[in-house]
Amino acid sequence: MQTGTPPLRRADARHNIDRIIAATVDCLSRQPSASIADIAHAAGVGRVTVYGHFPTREALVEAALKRVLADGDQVLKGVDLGGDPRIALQSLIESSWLLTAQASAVLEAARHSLPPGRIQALHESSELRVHELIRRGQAEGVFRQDLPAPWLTDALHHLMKGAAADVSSGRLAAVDAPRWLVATVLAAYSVPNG
Amino acid sequence: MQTGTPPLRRADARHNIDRIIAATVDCLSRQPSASIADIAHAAGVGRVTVYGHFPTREALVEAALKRVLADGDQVLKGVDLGGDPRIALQSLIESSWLLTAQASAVLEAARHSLPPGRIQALHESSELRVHELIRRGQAEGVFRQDLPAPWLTDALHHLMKGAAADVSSGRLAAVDAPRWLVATVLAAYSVPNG
DNA sequence: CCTAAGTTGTACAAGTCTGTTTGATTTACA
DNA sequence: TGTAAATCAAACAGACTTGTACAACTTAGG
Repeated sequence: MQTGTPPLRRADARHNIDRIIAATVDCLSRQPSASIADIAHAAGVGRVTVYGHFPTREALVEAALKRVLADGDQVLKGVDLGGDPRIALQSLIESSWLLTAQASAVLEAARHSLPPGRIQALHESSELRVHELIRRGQAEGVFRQDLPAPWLTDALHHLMKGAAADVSSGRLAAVDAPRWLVATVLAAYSVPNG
Repeated sequence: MQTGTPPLRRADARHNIDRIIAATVDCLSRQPSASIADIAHAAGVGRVTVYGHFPTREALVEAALKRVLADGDQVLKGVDLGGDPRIALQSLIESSWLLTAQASAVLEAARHSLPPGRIQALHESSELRVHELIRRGQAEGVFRQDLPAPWLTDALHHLMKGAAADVSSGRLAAVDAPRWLVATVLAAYSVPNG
């Protein structure tokens, strides 16, 4: 290995790329059909600048998806998923509900402009940790076993996504969301006492 | 009153209007940005015919929204919401989860092309019955009271909508959906045993 | 300070969507 | 059977979006 080629792009370019991706995540999670012009405006750059860094809309969406999934991975990596599955689930929800909801929104936006295989590949690794926690909880008898783990996973996502939507629309205060989510999900996961 | 003016439209026209509205509900609930051409094709009529009955996209979307909400009302009206709130909730979910999810999808599609007030007005009456059932369940101590009724209502909708999405994407079998929904929601609504 | 990298506005081509018009054709229904 | 109603394909105008090209400008960084 050489000592490394000098950075391929200038500092301001890298900075702008960052802002563009962030703006893309932001815009797409609010409106899946946001135009490049909207995104460029939100990023505070010209529309042509966007095309200077991302040859096509597809590439931009994929970059945004990678970013938001990477952020999710980063957060998940910092959460202790050991110990009591209920405590772990609570930590997981509290630390990632908003980001996960955002990721879901971007993922849905990407579904219309990216090949399905490409999406699934990026999304799967992120999903694995949650799925594993749920299965462990089931194995330990802490979470109900009368419903399959994939459904429990999906239900969790639907609720987080819905809560984020409620916050966006003003029907739910952002400070209440994690608490109610945890209470709802933990109850939904508990073994039926019958 | 006179014996009534003759029907304003010919029989085939009324029939086509019906098919167009049905196709609109169907298309919009699968893709919120479906074009008039898509809808016309799905309805088996020419694009111009659609404009012959609905002057603008807005009018068409509103008609579809009214239709799907009216259908929901019709179904809800046939459900016995008395007795044990848990039984009532189960009946409600089993009989309306798919239609409610469809209505939510159309409602989301409408959100981008209809004034927000117009939507809320049509949507509210339908929502009232469910909300009332939940509050009764809380008052009787059957449903948890540590979470506000509006959130419980929203959570129910999020889960039904999510289940419908899962069925659409093939991650969930349609026959399993109502059973798992009921099990999940009833658990989520149950009073914490701590 | 100088140069190349980066940004910008404008303009363009091609595509899609909405909504309208026209004229020919088919069909309900009296 | 006859007529008004309804449908249809084709073509149009206007708006919007994607992606490309270009020339002028600003700025990073050696």
